[in-house]
Amino acid sequence: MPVQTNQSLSVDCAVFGFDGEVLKVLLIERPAYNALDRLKLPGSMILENETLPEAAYRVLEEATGLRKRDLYLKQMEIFSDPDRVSGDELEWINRKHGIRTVRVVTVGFYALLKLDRRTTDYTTSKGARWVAIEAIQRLAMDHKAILSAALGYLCREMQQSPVAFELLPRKFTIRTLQRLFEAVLGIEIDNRNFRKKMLSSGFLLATGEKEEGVAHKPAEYYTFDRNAYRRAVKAKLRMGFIDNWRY
Amino acid sequence: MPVQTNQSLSVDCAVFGFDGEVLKVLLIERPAYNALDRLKLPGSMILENETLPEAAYRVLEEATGLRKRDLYLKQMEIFSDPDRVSGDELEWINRKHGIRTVRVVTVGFYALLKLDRRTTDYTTSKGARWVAIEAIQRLAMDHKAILSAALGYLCREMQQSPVAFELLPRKFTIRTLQRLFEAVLGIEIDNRNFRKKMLSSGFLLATGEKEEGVAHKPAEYYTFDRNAYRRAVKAKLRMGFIDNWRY
DNA sequence: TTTGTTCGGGTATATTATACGCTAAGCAAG
DNA sequence: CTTGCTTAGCGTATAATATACCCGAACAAA
Repeated sequence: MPVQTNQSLSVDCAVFGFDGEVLKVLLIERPAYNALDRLKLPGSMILENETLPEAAYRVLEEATGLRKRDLYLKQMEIFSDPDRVSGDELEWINRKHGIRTVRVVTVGFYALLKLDRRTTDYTTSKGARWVAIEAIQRLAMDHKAILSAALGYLCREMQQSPVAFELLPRKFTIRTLQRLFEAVLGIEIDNRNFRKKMLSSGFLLATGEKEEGVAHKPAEYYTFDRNAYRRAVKAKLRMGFIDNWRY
Repeated sequence: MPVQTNQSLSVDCAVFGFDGEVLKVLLIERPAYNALDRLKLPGSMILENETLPEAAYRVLEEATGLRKRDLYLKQMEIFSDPDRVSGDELEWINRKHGIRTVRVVTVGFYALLKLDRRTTDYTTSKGARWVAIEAIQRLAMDHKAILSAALGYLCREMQQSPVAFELLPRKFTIRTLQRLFEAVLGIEIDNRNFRKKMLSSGFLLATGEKEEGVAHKPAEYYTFDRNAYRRAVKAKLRMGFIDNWRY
């Protein structure tokens, strides 16, 4: 079996956002397609002289209007099943780009961003939709598998680094932070212990501002102190990691 | 800038082994090359109808004689700098395979295996060498960067799942296990606490056998109880993860 | 004023991390 | 055979942390 060279490389991005209640993902609608294959993840072939992360950032800027500094982007795995794109979908791609590729290997990325008014408006104006994770049935090609993988990565990474804050606005309440953890990890957390834990970490800065117009005791807004976090990380490498083993 | 299709995909594997003292990695020697570029990671272009993991397993079987079930293989990142292979190296590849590729994107894998007599003999008979991590100066192309990334992954993964046992023979002493952790993580660990921690995890099974011919009190051999591990994992998802955040 | 909500300070207890003392068991050197 | 060196493996003490849960405070809505 010969070495293969007439193949294409693409990137596909699972873009996550959090609206304060549920986790959402950005999907592109292809009007020409029937309901089953209509929705896909934002993605693109790579261009000449472009690395994969560059391609991913390009896709994300097109879809959201956000530039590199406003996005958290991570490479995850590569999807290389020789038949992952074939038949109609392969023809679609070849026609669209005027090429004759026989195989498309894709690299999955996941991205986190702060869902605000402007971002939402931009994406909808581009024909993209924010869909709650729970509501997603089926996606084009193997994009459902890519999304599942991304969710797994997000889950794991939220337990290992403070990426949660990439999904929250600059100022947030501890309740919102907790909701985010509960939504992503699918667990319930005691609010008092969560607060204690978060505050004792020393990474949260009280702003002095409070919620307004809420039907309960207003909560204080906090910001994430990235520098304090970095300082703290250096200090510790504990044996406790054995407790966190997963397969 | 047009979409690119005349490119190649390859896999490169950082294969780790542990001899009881130091961490080693498997390197291929290219006799025709001068000292600086002589050593490289085992790797290959992908073939038609082959996924990337399949390609990696093929490379590993060629290099070590070990089959899938005796290897621990994990995909890590993708190296896609447009110029990561160029000039002489690109010509070398084109000549070798009779192709005309303009760009080689590679997927880095890392593999763990149990270093024993047979494996060592096989690899050396194939012109490959096990080199201590500490002793590696420079590798061909960007393979040093790939190796560094692999080491990072190994470090992180050893703190999150019991992959350490993939590097040890079926029966091992707790001291050896500790040495492995110390070698990979670059830290010193108190032997009494390490033992306590490991045994209390319930994943180690005492075999009843003991070391022989050692110049100190002989240690007992243990095996890793994978089933006990799996059972334990399900039980817990603690909030402690916040302590383990890294960037 | 009452009700429903979340905030956020607190306590009490079990679990775990970490430091370190000490004896046992082997080999080697004198 | 004794002394020394090394690692095994048991133990204890203390600090740190997780976890469960109490309860008054603060707001809006009814």
